[in-house]
Amino acid sequence: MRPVPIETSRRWPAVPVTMRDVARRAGVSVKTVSNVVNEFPHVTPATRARVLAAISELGYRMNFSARSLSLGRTGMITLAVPELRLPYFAELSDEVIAVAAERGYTVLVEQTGGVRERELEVLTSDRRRMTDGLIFSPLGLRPADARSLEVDYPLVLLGERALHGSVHHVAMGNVEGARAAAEHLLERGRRRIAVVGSYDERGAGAGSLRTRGFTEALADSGIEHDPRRTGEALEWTRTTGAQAMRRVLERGADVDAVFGLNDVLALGAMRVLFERGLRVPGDVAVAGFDDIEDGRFSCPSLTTVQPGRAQIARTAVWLLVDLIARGEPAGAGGRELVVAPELIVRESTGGPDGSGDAPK
Amino acid sequence: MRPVPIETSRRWPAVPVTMRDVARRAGVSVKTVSNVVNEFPHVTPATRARVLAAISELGYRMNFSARSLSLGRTGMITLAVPELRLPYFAELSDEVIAVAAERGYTVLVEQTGGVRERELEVLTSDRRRMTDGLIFSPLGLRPADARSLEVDYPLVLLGERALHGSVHHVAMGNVEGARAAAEHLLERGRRRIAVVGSYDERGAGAGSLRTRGFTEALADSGIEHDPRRTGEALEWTRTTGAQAMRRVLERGADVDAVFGLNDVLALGAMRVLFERGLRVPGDVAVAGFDDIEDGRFSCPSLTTVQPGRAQIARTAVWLLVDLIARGEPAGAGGRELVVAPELIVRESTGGPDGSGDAPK
DNA sequence: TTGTATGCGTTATCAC
DNA sequence: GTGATAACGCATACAA
Repeated sequence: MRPVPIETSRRWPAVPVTMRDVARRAGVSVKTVSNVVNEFPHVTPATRARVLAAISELGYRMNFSARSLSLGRTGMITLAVPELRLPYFAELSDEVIAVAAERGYTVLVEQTGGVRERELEVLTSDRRRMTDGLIFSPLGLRPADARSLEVDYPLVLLGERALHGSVHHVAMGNVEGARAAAEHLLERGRRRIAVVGSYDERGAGAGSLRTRGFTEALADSGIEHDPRRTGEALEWTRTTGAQAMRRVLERGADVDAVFGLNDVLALGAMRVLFERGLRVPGDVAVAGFDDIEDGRFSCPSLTTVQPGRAQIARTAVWLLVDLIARGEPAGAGGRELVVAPELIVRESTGGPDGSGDAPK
Repeated sequence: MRPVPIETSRRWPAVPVTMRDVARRAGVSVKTVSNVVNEFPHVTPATRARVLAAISELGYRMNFSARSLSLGRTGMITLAVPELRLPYFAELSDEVIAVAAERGYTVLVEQTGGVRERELEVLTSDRRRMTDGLIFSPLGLRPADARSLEVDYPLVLLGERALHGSVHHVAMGNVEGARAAAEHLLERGRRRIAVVGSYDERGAGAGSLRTRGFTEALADSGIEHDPRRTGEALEWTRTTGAQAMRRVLERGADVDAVFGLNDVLALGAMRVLFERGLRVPGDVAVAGFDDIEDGRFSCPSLTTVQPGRAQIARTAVWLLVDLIARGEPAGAGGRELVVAPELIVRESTGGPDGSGDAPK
């Protein structure tokens, strides 16, 4: 038997109050307590009241581990993203957590750093088993890793399109979005467009798709992208964006516009243009991708592609919750849900009206 | 007995493989399997190998609910923050999750929106019971709520100083940091300093402390803060910062500097100055608080106070893990650990050398 | 070093 | 409507 607790001590854990204790106190059975707690329909108001009284008197709290063990579900899902400090993933996580809460789920966040090995580990780790399912935004995974995604638990992939095998995923319009941004720059009369950001050729990520959309748009206008105008940045941050922009300029490349493969890259690049005294959009127009909050308040504000982040988050959560409810694993023939992107024109490309540097 | 699994079906859940199955397969007892899995020292290499073989053959994965129930610990902690989309909390969460991972813990993230009711709910909700402890960054709580913090589970409070009762917490130097920022602006010769951001008078948050530090610094220089130069913004975002700045300017207040109670407020204010054609720092110097990533790349870059975020995160996690290990609840006499802030001078106040608008 | 028996707190299956 | 009782899968005394 457990040693008798010393009442005067404030040590923790306080003697746990179980359903049995509540049942004893209320003079009912454990099952009845369970019925009350779980709001089962057929309980007499009288007994119900007695049980509730006992619960509050004893300060009873449900033990989730026991409940999970019995139910076979935890009420938690895992969200795996590269890094929370990247605004896009912070905002995405915000929405995933909010929507999950609406659906009664709590979210456990894992950071992979976008590193392939750690992404593979997330898929198979014991920690993953603590939750009912996984929403996964991969970055380092390659098409060759597709088989690793055929796991035996509910899984929804985020943001990528190329990795799809039989895995459910919510994709964004990377190609279309990038194409729209490029076409917009072309319409503004820009012809010497730099690209900031690069990607692992073996990868299957947003990088290759956005680059393709960009390149195709140029090709449609009979323009060939000059590789000297590509600023390499495998990691997509403000810092690497700035470095990439510097390299392009120091290479002596002639540039009248910049397309950042995402917003932080674009903002990093814009910072360098600012340092060099180049006016945006007067001398160089800038566009990004993601529509993060910063871009709405930067000076000048940043033209970008809104990938439908809120929609992606909501869809992913609903899909996953549905898979969990239906007891369906990944690898059982995955749906692809594509969210349409939207170009948002702001000052960094001349504003909606195409005027010059704004505001004066 | 459990029905024989149909090998051809891919439905989930696949028949769960338990320790018993592994034990049977390896020809050992459950206890031995447990020993191997938990890396107990005294296991014969031979049996160990047999067990590991059985595990991989059967694809055995530990059931965490069962383990948690038996152990009385889950290996998870909860992190409750206002909103992940606010860069400060995104970066903080990033670090908390990373440090927790180092210590073998997984982090469950809750968003309170900074709303008092939801903050109180986080403290007592059933969901909280899913984890071993809580790292809590309150925003809406008031001194009157102090008793709600005396919970019977490990709790570490973040960032606030005023709410301390007997609760462990990791505080930042709000007063000192704000004072340093104000003194810096005064040294730069600014005298008509606006404050952007406000706070609930009944609250006990960073707002009142930072405002106090600011006001004290001015008083020390014989300057009284003109309330017409205060831009109210209860919610601290770029949007509200911009609105507050607009109100101050439209009020006709004469301003040569702005202190944002945090960085996003300052950036929102800076955006408005940009729109009005006011030069920063030429016409108006701007300083913030938090040292978020954006401020390092804004144009101009933002002078700010680095509150020691990484240190705060690390300290909080270590403290909480320690409390969990020692089985110590909140309310048992809390330590206060204060992290020292550091002023970081950038272009928005003239740069380290005090020069004018930079770069040209 | 390894096996056996029991408990962890909840839910589910039945009788009553 | 309500009550006894058997899972749920793992850890841990204690025995061997």
